[in-house]
Amino acid sequence: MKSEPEAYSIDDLARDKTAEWDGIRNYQARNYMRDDMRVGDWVLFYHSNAKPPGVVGLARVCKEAHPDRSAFDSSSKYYDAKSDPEEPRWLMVDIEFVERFAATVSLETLKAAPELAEMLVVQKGQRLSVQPVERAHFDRVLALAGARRGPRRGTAARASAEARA
DNA sequence: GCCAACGTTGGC
DNA sequence: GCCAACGTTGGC
Repeated sequence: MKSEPEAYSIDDLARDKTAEWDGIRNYQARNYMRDDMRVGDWVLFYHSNAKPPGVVGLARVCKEAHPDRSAFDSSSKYYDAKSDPEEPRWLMVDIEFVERFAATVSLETLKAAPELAEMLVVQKGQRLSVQPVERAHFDRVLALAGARRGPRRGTAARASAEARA
């Protein structure tokens, strides 16, 4: 999952412990949250528009997709007049903080890793703020990060689904 | 700040 | 249903 640190950073999540992932206004990203993200799934937290951009930490899904109320709030920058409260168009998941990496695994580093050549986030034109991550890629990023936590080796690959890229 | 890539909108 | 115009994303 991507976020501009100026808007909401991994440090903000560390402070808040959990966060509602509001403001997603892209159907494909919404569908990933709705259809593929389940409680307990691991999440790579990525800082976009950062110096450098890259994966900065780990989180987990702690609440499955539910209506994004900001779409109904006319004072919110995420307001969407077309989202009917009776049939919410936009959803969000909640995530909980797990770990901030000692150092950012930069986009440059991701691009330089042969094993990550197929990872979505390194593909040209890939702008989705919520995107699925293959288990092998996920594990590789954790290794590059020197992460202390993460899905256990050998457990089901349900692991998630989401990395932010 | 630039701009390529991409999604959405709306006229026709 | 096409497609031009426009807005956003996000690396650089």
